[in-house]
Amino acid sequence: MAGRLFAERGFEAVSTREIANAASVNLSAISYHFDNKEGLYRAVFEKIIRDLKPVRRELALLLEHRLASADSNHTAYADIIREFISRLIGEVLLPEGRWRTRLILREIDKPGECFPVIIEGHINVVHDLLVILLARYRGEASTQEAIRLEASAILMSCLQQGAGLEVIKARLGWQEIGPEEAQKVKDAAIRLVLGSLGLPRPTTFPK
Amino acid sequence: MAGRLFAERGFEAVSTREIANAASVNLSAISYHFDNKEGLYRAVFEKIIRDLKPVRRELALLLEHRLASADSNHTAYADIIREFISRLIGEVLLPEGRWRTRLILREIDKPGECFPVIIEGHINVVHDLLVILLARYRGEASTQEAIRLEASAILMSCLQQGAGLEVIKARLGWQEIGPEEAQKVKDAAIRLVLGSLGLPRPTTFPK
DNA sequence: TATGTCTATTCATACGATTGATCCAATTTA
DNA sequence: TAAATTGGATCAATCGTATGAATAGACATA
Repeated sequence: MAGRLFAERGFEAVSTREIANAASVNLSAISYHFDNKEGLYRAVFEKIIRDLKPVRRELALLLEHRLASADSNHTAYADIIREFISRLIGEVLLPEGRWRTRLILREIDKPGECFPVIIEGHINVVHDLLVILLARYRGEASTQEAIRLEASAILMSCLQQGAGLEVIKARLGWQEIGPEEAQKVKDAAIRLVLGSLGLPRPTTFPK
Repeated sequence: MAGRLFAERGFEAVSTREIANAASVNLSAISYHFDNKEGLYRAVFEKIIRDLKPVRRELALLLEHRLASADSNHTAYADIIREFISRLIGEVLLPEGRWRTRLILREIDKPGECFPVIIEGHINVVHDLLVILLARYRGEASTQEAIRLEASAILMSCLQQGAGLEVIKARLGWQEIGPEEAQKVKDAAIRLVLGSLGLPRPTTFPK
């Protein structure tokens, strides 16, 4: 509950009283359980990292299962990347979990004491997987740094896909983003990121 | 000066006293010139829109000059888009002006009373130009909504290119982002966005 | 079962600090 | 002279945090 407030308005803009009210607990519960406001903030990030463990596992299993059988097959690598990106963006755009990505992006935008936590606890894993995938796909020609740089840019691009919804609403004249609009946004996001990888850009996607 | 603080830490996290100190003026000057803190915030956005007028003009002139002569020439359209994106990202990644984009992204992330101001004063213009460009490039096959959606996604992607610098530093082991690192980041950003448009991805860029 | 004890948690209250805003006199600038 | 700027003081509101009493639940003893 506190995480959603932090994600929506930032650490300093949310008061401890508001957090306590939103969670229907007493104000002192914060100091009791987390020492202080910062401790609560830290705990939120630790919980986010725990909650995102299935996502990391899912992506790792994807590579583990399909990387070996796709040995040196260029189009097979492309398929794995497609799946990888689709799942990542699907998670990012999930309405009920979007606040997590939002809070992570806040910490990345202005790194605080939770920045290394989220980097080491989550970003590193996903980034490493993407680097492995990209290195196979690009072949040995590319330097390690170029691959890592592209993987970082792609990963950030995935994480940021939920951040432009208000502009889309404003510029497409959408009042609200219902299920069909959400699907359009998701498709556009996946197409954008896949295209940025130089992959073929399908016009429709399987569920 | 106030804009940089707002961009860095958000509206609520910056106190009026800190703003006055940073600007080396008296606290009362804020109420005198802008009524209150929100008025100052509004004024910052109005100044941003004024400051970005050359950027909008530059992009508009680019279309005006080269769109007519590129009539129905597919690769010529691609060249114009390349130029368009390169200039946009160049502006976004400019160190001394990065705070502007950062503040705009804050307002987009959590729309307040300045959201319509920045949309109508800046975003609309750039988005409209990009829609025109994309419509020519994609041809008549695409629907208007699809074009507008893609243009929104691309525009947001451009604006967000500066937001992942800390992740890149952390994951590439860079201590600081000097001129040569900045060039690498800029190249990667341009390559990413161009790729997401399905354009050929040059490995090097002219200055 | 009944009673007392210990521990963990919740609660209302209060404290000092800081916030945005307001006021007015003094001073500088054009 | 008029406009702009400074300085200091003050205001009510809100902030994060600290404190100690009240409460609840588990457990052991009688």
